[in-house]
Amino acid sequence: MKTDLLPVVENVSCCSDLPTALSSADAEAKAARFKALADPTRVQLLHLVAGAGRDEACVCDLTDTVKLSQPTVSHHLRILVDAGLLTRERRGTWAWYRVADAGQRVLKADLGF
Amino acid sequence: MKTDLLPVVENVSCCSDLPTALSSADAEAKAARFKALADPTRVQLLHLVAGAGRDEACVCDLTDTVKLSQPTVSHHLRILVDAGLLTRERRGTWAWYRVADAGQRVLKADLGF
DNA sequence: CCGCTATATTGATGTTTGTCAATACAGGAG
DNA sequence: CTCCTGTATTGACAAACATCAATATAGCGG
Repeated sequence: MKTDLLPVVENVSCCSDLPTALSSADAEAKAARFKALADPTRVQLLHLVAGAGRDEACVCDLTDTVKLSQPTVSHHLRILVDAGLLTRERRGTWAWYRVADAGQRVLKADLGF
Repeated sequence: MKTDLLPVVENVSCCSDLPTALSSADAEAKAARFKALADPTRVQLLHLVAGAGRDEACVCDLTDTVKLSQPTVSHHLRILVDAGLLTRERRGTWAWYRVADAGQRVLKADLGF
């Protein structure tokens, strides 16, 4: 019989004991929030809408300020709305954007703002 | 002489008055922070290190848990360290990762965590 | 109805990014 | 010194992304 003074304990890993991992759906949802702000233009847009006069801004002024084409700005705004950081409201010909609750939380979170 | 009952006010834009824009360097710096967490794997890694036993984790265990190749995990950890969210310490053969101050702030910021 | 203007969508293109295989580097054991 | 193991870097490739030009849609004024 073999000696078992040093029984093998199935110690596959080296050392650290880790918590249960996030579900991949969970991790993806959280990453999606960050991804929405992982672009300088979108950071700029959130900043601009947050500081706008009546707490809202329309696309034309944002386009002028960020100096990108109108389709590009529209594209970024859509991403911010889809992420729940902005809301869109159509009044007449113009589309007005406001900071949503999740956006306010970002602005207060001391993560660069 | 022309009547100027409705003087033209150089109203180039339509309506909203916006704050001064962020400098592009500023916007890029802020976006870089978010970009570091704009990936499910990196969200997972921050979660795992934050909940690790002695507040630290080594690469081998993280690699086992996230089920990606070791170079890929190393790559993601580097991004998190470069963003100031994790710190790295080499002790012997192993590399130990801990959550840095900026990482703690993210975890408390209610932005998905 | 027809224009006109503001916004959104589509298609194409160059750049960035996540991933792995292969390789290099670092540190402990013999 | 030489091996062996854990970690980091390099190179390559496919997928995702930011951007714009062109086009489509929406809503107002005539």
